[in-house]
Amino acid sequence: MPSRSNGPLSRQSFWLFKTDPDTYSFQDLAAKKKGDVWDGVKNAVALKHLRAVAAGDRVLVYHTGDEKAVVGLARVTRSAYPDPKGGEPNLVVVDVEAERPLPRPVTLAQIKADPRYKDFDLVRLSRLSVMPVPEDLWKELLGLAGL
DNA sequence: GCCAACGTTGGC
DNA sequence: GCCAACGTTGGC
Repeated sequence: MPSRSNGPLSRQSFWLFKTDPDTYSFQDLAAKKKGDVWDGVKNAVALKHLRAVAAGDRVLVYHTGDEKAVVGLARVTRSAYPDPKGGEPNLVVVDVEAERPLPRPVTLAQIKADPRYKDFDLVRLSRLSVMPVPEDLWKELLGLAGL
């Protein structure tokens, strides 16, 4: 397994985290001035991704349910660590803080309509809640979002 | 170890 | 409200 330092030379990775806004929204995260713990991830594939999330990485936050849109930008402030709530020992969490809401949320419909995203996990694996975002798609998404 | 039945997530 | 696409469970 490749290791990664948290030094200034380490390169940030890009992720998309899903959340049900009725349970925990981007606005809820933004209200936490010191950031918050991103927990509740239980799916094996999502956990595998989450274990690779490191401090300094950037995160797009996606709202499921009625919204179905990428709504916010966040930054990881603490790399994956064991869920402090205990529970199953394989569970991990990360700490994140909101950076800013997207000037223009990017909807799932928009993303699905663009063939460039056909292999993106958000389109391919609708139930996956933590996924990497390839750098080219990341830049494209930020552009669509008005950033 | 296989797989049928069941549960969950999230889009439609 | 339904269902597709998973994941999990438990009987064998």
